[in-house]
Amino acid sequence: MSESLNSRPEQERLLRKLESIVDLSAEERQGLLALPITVKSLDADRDIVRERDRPAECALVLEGFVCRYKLIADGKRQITGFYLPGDIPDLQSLYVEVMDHSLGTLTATRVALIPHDSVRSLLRRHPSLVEAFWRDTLIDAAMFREWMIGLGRRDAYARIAHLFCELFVRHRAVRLTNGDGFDLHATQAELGDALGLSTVHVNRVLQDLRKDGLIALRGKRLTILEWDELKRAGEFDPLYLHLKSADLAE
Amino acid sequence: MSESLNSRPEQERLLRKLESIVDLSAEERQGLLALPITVKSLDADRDIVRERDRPAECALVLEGFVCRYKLIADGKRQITGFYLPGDIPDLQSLYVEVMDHSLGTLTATRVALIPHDSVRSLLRRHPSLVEAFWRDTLIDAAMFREWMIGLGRRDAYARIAHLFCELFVRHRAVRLTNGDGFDLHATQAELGDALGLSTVHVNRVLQDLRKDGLIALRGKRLTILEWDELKRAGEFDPLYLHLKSADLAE
DNA sequence: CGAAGGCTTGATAGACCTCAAACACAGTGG
DNA sequence: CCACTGTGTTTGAGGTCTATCAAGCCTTCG
Repeated sequence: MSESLNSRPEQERLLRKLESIVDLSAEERQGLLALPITVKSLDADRDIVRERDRPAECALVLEGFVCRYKLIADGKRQITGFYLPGDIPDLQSLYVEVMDHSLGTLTATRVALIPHDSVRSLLRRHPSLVEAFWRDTLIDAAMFREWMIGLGRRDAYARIAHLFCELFVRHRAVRLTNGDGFDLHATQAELGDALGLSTVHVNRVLQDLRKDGLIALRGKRLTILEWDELKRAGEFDPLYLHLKSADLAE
Repeated sequence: MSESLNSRPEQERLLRKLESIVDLSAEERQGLLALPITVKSLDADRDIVRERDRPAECALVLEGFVCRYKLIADGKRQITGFYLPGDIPDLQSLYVEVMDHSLGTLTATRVALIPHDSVRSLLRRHPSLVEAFWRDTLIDAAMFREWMIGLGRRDAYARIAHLFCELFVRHRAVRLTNGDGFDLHATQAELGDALGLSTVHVNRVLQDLRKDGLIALRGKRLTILEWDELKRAGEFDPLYLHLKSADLAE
């Protein structure tokens, strides 16, 4: 289930992601490639870390689809973020010891575990990398804020449209789209948990989006039929993703 | 309107705040106290920075009450955070050049502007301070997540209760409470913008909270009458604020 | 004292929820 | 190869929380 190794292909996922938000020097790239990792495979619907854990390592997503979530009293849950290959969703655990939420897989997933110590020593040796990692957590925060706008002030139609726009752009930034579509690895119940909606309502609004010809959704495959319309419907402005312009090309 | 100086009382607000979330060494404290600042006074309802600005300095709140917000198409706005004296709400501008939202004052406010260059050079001279500042932005993100839970999954009653709990604990951490109350410098409309509710509904639920004897609210003065009940109503668990235990004392 | 902003109240409407059941589809096992 | 099961999707029918609209009221302040 777990193999220890130091193979570059794994770390390259991280490079691709980081290079979508910052420029990396040759030495920085070197340092990142040399990070020691332990690869771990998980089934769908497993926790990677749980609320109140004190992890001693970060999880780099290699394959699969991961979410950040929190359960509340009456069994409801709120998903606060989706993460793709290249993301390190618990990078914050480097400087905030206790988890105040959980990370879980939505599909079968491979993660690369990177010891905190290794990251810290990497940052000590390459202080300029602090910028890259810090910036990554700041962009994560920007996504939270943007989701808050949706949860607080947008109706279901706009919320869903916005989420699809965000996911499309993020998938494209790490080369995970094909053409004008990508694989949506979330059930309607999971979309509801992310958008603060019931499964039933997600289903109905999804049908509206299809009826209006903005998207096609067959199985897991989500195709964007009318990008401009979808952007308008979701009031989507990718500024908050702070991608390097090359990765924003439309 | 603007005076340049280097007087310690101003920076001490920052120390008090940072020391509620990290331990600082003597040298770190020295470095922080030496930060050059420009004090600026603003009336209520003024912007400190606006969406799409590229600030070259950070704003440390000295006095007053500040919010982070974003406007959307139909004139609605969502407030994504409240900030108190000691907070640096736009610290993220250090590593994310373009503002994707605005910061505005809710009351007359004094801020200390700190040039990015000064902060960067301070961090270069005291790399250990990276932890303090980074951690501050991470806790900001944790607050966004917690607000998302409310917006997505809690009803109005719980949302308001939760917000009051958070504000109380944060005010107390920087010694801004008196007894079991503090000054709530937000109108009901502003609370609504933060909680994703209409002004009318905020008003009604506020009356419920009073009728149930959880709080008293006369003018700006908010008094918490039943802390345990209020916490329960808002499902408030201060873990996400990641305060040092001393500042959590209940 | 008048104006302005904020608070409060009433009435109506709508977006979204809950409950409940049927349907679709993929994987399992005999 | 075909029932069988489980998960996910879809549909229908109420019900409720919260929004909107529209006034009236109160307090502060010039």
